[in-house]
Amino acid sequence: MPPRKPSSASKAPARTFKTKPGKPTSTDVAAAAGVSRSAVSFAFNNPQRISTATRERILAVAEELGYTPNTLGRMLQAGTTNSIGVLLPQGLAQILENPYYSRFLMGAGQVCDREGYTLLLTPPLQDSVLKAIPYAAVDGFIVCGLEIDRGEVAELDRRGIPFVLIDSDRHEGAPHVEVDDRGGARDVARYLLELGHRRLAVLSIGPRPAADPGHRGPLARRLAGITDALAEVGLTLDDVRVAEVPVTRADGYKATRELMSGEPPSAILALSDVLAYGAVDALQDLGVAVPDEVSVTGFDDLAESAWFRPRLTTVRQPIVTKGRIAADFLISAIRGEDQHPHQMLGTSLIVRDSATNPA
Amino acid sequence: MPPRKPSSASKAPARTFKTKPGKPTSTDVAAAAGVSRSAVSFAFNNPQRISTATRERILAVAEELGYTPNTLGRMLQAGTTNSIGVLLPQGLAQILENPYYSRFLMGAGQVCDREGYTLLLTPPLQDSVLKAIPYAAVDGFIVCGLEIDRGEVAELDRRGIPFVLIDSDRHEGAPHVEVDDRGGARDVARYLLELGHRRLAVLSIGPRPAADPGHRGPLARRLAGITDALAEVGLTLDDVRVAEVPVTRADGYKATRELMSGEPPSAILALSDVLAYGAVDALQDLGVAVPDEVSVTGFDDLAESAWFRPRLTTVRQPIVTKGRIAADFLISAIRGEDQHPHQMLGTSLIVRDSATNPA
DNA sequence: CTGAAAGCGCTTACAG
DNA sequence: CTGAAAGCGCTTACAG
Repeated sequence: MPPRKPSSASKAPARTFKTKPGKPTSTDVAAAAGVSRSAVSFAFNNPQRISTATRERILAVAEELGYTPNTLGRMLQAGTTNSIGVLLPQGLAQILENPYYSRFLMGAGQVCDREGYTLLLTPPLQDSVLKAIPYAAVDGFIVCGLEIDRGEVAELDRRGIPFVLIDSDRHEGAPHVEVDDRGGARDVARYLLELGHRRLAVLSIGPRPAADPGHRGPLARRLAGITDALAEVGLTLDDVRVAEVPVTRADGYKATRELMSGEPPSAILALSDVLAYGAVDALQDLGVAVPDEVSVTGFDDLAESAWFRPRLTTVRQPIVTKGRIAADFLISAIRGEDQHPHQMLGTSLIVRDSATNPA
Repeated sequence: MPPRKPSSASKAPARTFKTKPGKPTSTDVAAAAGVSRSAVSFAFNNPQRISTATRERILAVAEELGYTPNTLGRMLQAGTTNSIGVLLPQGLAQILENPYYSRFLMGAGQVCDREGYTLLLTPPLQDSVLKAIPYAAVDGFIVCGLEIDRGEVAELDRRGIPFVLIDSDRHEGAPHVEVDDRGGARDVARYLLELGHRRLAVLSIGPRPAADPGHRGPLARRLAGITDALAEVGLTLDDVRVAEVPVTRADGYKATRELMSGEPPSAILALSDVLAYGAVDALQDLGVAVPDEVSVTGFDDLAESAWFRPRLTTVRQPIVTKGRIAADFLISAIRGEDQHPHQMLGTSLIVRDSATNPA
């Protein structure tokens, strides 16, 4: 007998005698059903391309072997993951503790639901947003809170992966959705100043990176808005105290206690509702009446701010809408429909009960 | 001149003359740097295996071409994604609107942060949890709220993908973390009964699937707990009104208004805090005093329940801990360390201000 | 209606 | 120190 072609002769048995099959592959099913791998693929994805009988047989064998097409193999071949990544500025625990992000993700989630995408939450890897990028198998990214760009935008560009920027510094030509942070902050600062407050304290979000020359993110814009309002009454940012605080209720609390231990302000302007809650907690614990002795304002207008006591005076930004538009933009970019969309969203001052005239 | 081997001769030029390179691959870099693809790979992942000079050259060429190793190709080869999937029972919008899930995800997120995993939120595809499974590129799943198994567990098993069950019906041999739902519900029902309430209404979570014989999930356990308590005073579940409501504040509101339009209960036992908030909203709008005219209790003890007015009497379950343990179990399973862990978590009755003796 | 081949990009033994 | 080959699993033109 002539020897069979060595390549096939040496390989087939090796496969056949595998002890533990591990996960069966399409090759295994093809062998067991006596068909080619293409036939197996067709049985799953393109039924009309093979006869019903063949298909049934293949499916039966697959069932018996416990075969199921490998997700990664499929994605590599398709070049698509049906997943949207959210590139986050902090760890998952911090993000998910923050109601702001829940709202934002909810907006993005609405779009994912509609379009059949999954949502990959991608926190920094070893404290680096940049390092996290190569480990996310996604069709595109929503990039959040990139106050300062450490090469993320360039990396995304060179990967040719679509992205949209949120709560970030602007980049020419990059899709983004912005909020009128400057206008919102100006409005609330002006409101407080018109009420007669002059001893203002600002609870800002931080800590900001040490060397930060080109800083032009939302935070900088809010501070600029406050500066605008101060200028109208002949003051500058140097005339107010600014504390930089991580965005948690507990940190707002702590910072406020420190603030009150010095010369107490007549009003605290927090750059986030969550921080404002903490400020009110601290003032209440100190026996300081809000707003009668000290006024407090927030930024965001989270749902709970209307239920909070005193009901929080704050700046509303359309968080859910922002998430929805970001996801919509991203999907357009993924589909190649619209390459550089941007949108500016307005804010509005919501006057409730937590601020009044100074005592 | 002898012709070069046809295979290489016919291919190399084709690659070389590509007009738009698309994303460059390792092959492109290898060609441009005059090395093999392995060398390119080594330059990125195994620097010590090649000379410094070669490495630098490769990296320079890669930089120039804008090459970056493809994530999916890498994952397929590595057989690992560094991602944990959360298989969800509802759309992303609903999930992220629910503070319960935010807390749960926060717990899971703590573990992801520590272990360097991303978190893939996987909602049902075309209303099917089962259909969503093949589209998630993950190392394992946390399966949530699988009140009734429609083949998901079998599918996960056949895929050989690790998973842990949460808020779900039990499955022999499957890792899971449970909460003592029955005990918790019994406690709060007993509390209400001891207060003297007999006209009870239950705001349950639903709608439950029509045909549901083998139903033994957390909901069934909570109902069983209520039944236990009722039995102690000679009542059955038929003696109370049970409304099945989707878990949103608005739905709790609506259901309560309907409840009150009939013969009003003296106490409303909600199987979720969110539903309890909605109930209180409705009662307040109807001018019914809580708890003086109608008592209301919740289940979960979300953070906001302590801030809610009246402060909510409820059953505490350790949500963040549940998320953390689920993720820990999953990662153990992924690493093959512990194959079938389970854990039962206790509940406790938190007595606050929203329930009192019947009028 | 079906199969052999090429290809999606990558990495890792295995030889030299 | 480096390269040719095999393989991670899959799918889709292209021939028959």
